[in-house]
Amino acid sequence: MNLTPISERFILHWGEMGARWGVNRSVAQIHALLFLSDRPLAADEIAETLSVARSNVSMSLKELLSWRLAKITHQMGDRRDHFETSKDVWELFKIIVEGRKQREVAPTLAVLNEFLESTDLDQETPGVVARIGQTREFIQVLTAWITEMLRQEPETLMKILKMGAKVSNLVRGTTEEKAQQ
Amino acid sequence: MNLTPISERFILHWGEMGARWGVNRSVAQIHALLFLSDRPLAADEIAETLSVARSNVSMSLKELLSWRLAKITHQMGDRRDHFETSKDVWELFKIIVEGRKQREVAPTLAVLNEFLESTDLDQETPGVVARIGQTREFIQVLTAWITEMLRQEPETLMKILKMGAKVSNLVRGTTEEKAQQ
DNA sequence: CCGTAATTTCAGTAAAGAGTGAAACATGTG
DNA sequence: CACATGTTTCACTCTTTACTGAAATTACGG
Repeated sequence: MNLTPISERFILHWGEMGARWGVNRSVAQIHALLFLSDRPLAADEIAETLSVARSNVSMSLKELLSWRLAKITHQMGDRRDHFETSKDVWELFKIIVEGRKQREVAPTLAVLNEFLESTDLDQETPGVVARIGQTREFIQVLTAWITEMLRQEPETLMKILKMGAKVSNLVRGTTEEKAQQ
Repeated sequence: MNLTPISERFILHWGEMGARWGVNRSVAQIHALLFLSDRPLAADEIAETLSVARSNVSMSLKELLSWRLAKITHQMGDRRDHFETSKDVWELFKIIVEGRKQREVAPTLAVLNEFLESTDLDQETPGVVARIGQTREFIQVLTAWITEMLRQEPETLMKILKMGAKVSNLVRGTTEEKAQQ
């Protein structure tokens, strides 16, 4: 299966962006391909379209499945698995953020908690202890907020984002009296 | 200069996290060290403390300076540059998000705009065009929201995050009448 | 339950990225 | 302005990560 020019560039760019955010390039490209595709694709088709090894596709799809970014479907009269992804960018975003929260933020929080309870803490200066505490506080607040946001439907989430300006004016108004330049 | 146990583990963990988010490990470690340090550090001290090459420290500091995550200060009677970073996690977070917005999100938006204006677009199926458009819309809304959030003081930002739950209830209330389980 | 098609695993290879250290370059001091 | 101190550059090496392809495994149909 051949890619049209824009599709190809979209997929390449997506792979590049993935790489910058710590996602394997092949994984990101395959996901982009599934996102653009009008129908579910078999692993073979993916390998051929992106010119990567069949085994690479297999591993990458496994990764996407583990993130719940891809799911398996079947076609009448075809024994092969076919793969598809959500066509809703907002939903995809939610899944990715949720995944990184669980896999990266949560462990960091655990480590910080451990530090702050450690007996070794008395070897640190008060400033260091304060900054580690401040870091934990930051991650806790951010995590709680993300958790709340992720519970929303994509549509609601979009409204919240669009309301951003109003909300921050409101908050500023209630906490500072002077007009900000 | 020797690291105390917790400081060392904090720095190692931070380097690890940086690596997962597309930041060079040395850069992240140096930043963590500056964050924890009670005083500005000279490049030599950093190299010795983290056991990395002096040249590596030089390059990494340059990177941190370009991100505005470090700045140069001077000590009376010492010709060497000393480096420090903000001790405010919220401010650091803002700087990082702003940087990635400019360096990664903005170019992506430019590419998507280019795609949607390209004459090659007629070779794509309607579904593909729709999804590229939806992607652009998503990035635009998210970017606008981030821009708005970044204009806030850390303190205000924190209040907004803590209000997260209320805000989403409010929005949900105004858009859907039925109570959500 | 045998044979075939599809998939996955994994050891090895290739590519990318990070880190080093010698040498060049600055900067400032006596 | 020469020397010393401090900094940066860059070609090379080392490490890590990604990718491949052959072989093993699994799943299915007759």
